[in-house]
Amino acid sequence: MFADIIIDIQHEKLDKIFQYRIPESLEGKLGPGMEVLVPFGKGNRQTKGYVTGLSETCDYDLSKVKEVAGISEKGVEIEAKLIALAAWMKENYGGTMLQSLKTVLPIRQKENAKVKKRLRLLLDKETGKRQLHYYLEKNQKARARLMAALLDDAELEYELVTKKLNITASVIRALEEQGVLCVETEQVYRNPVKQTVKETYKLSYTQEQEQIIRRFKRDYEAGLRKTYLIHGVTGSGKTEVYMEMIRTVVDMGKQAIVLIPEIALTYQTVMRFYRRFGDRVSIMNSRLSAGERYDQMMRAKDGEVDVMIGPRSALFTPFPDLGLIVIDEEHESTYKSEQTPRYHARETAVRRAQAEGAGVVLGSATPSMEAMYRAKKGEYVLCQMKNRSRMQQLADVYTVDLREELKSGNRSILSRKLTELMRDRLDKQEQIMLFLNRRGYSGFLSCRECGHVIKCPHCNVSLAVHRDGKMRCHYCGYTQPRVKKCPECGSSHIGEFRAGTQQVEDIVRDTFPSARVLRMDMDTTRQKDAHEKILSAFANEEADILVGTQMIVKGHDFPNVTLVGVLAADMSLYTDDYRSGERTFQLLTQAAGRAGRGGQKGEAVIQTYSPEHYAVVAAAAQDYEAFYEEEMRYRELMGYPPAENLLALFVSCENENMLEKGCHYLKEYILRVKGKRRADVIGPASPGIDKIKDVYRRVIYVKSADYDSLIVIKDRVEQYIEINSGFDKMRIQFDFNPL
DNA sequence: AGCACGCCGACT
DNA sequence: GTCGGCGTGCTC
Repeated sequence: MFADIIIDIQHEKLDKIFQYRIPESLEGKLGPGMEVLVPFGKGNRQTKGYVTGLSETCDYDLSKVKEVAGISEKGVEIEAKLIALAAWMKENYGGTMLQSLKTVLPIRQKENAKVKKRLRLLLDKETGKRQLHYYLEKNQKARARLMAALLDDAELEYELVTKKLNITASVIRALEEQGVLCVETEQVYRNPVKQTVKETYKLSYTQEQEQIIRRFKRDYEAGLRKTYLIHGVTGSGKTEVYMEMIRTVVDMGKQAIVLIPEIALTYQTVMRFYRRFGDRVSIMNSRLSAGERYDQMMRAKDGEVDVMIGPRSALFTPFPDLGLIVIDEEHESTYKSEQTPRYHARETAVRRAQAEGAGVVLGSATPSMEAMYRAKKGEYVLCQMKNRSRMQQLADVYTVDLREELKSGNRSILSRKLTELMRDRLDKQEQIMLFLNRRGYSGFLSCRECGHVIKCPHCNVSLAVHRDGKMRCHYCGYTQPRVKKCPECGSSHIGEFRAGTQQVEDIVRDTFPSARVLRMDMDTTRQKDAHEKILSAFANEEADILVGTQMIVKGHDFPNVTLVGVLAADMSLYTDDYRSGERTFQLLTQAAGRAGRGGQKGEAVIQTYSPEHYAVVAAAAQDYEAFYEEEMRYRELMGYPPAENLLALFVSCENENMLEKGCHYLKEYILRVKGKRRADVIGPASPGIDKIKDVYRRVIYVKSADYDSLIVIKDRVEQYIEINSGFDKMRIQFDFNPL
């Protein structure tokens, strides 16, 4: 028997699997995830490693294979669990074991090398100079170079020395032995959490909050571990519920992970957790350096922390006795990884929780179709919170038909209704947010008179306009020439929908010259902290109107905002993927939720060319149920997730010809593997951008109701690719239920 | 990362 | 010729 082992040394070149023979004494005792000691390198130094798998055969030159020395005793538990999770991720999302391990284990991420290493000169200036002369005399160039640098600055960063000064490790080692310098590893164990006094919090919950908390406690104390989906309208107080649940778990000596989309990680949220859990809370965010993040992970492992708050990657916090995973704003797309393995944090959290005996809580005002589907099937426990907690009322929502506006001669981006309400708010000195929805925008064609959108006849997603004047479907590859007239009403007022925040700002300034306007989009937030500055300026009521893209509808509360205008709801409605309806509903609901968070009742205006579209109708009525039913019918009809499952194969290659051929073979092979299984193979088609930096890209979709069939297909294709050298020049990535 | 190998200039 | 510095390449 042989064991696949990764060596616990932090270096890129060692980021691969080594095989070792298992001695008889260890036969049957080794398993994936175990920490072992192995002889490594020329000197056979004892090195730590992790077992990633076992195999009967060995691909490597048998005479060079060494034996596993023994099992390392300490710290096995947590890593074993995480490695098992990595194995599951590899199986479910594709990619190599190594890629999975790297996402799961905090240890050997490449940036980890940046854990600051420094060189310090041990000699005084005088002896140093003499030493430098000695090196120059002996023509020891590398040593002289390093010595000169050290005389300039007695402390140098290791990276700088090796990269910029071109000095190798052997030179540094030689000088270290001579007692000229020493290598220091800075183990800053900084705790970014400042000690805060625990505030006495008042325990007054609404009936709905109370009910959910009680249900959870009852289950948990009875040893039941379930997944709960909290569907709570904006402002219903989900965070308080999470905190109470976490309290329950922490009081039992367990730990909790809270996942939050990066943008929502505001100062206010963080402070609430600090106040409740004091310095037993740790926060991870993108500002933390790799080294600091690693420290956080180690603190968690050593039991110094009970609650870890952070983005997707915080899911892999090595807690010794995990009790609960909370995923806030569960529908957010940031929970899906963009790199292989393209895992989804929700599914992976459920899996980890199941393996470690923990519970899961998902929360959202607009749950994803996937989560609600599972909840309806009884896999998740559904909890509803229909009322806002502080006696606030939901906003009134009006829909404005932009086709009507055009007919009555109003060509402005601001409808008459919206203008009228804006004037009213400006008079009352209340604030307004204008939201231009252009997320996922990719040049669809629509009719200004009847609102008709040109769609693919086979896939029911909008066709994308390409520069070559043709229109394409990014799912099946269907192509047709660009239309000049609306096929529905014959109008020639048909074109790409284009409008920027800049134009909106200009128009608003024109219409309301006395109003103070702030704009927030990619242009104005390019500078560091610009984002925060604009939002806090608006919160301090330094402006009356905030114009922006979707970034303004997330997170922050502005109590004085009583009017929200969505300028063109359609922009996300007709992007070229099957989730556009869901995304639009979520954005519109969130936007409407921004109005009236203070004392006064709010209003929202949704401007659209498709007022009859169910996503718009349901959002205006703030009726999630209605939307879900309708959307689910569409997904079932078309076989899109979550009704069925979708496996995407992204194939890229520098040679377009070779790519076409490769895709053809892949499709043929998939059809053969599929056999009698019920699955559809679609494509190959061009994804949104079909060529990046001269690398051509294609995508093949496999659709099936049965997830396991897709996994079988993925496994077989992975083998097929490995065996056939023809695919060597191609990059093939798998993505299950892509976003 | 750490170790050995081998090239190449310097010195006996 | 030999010695030793220094870059290179490999590690199951």
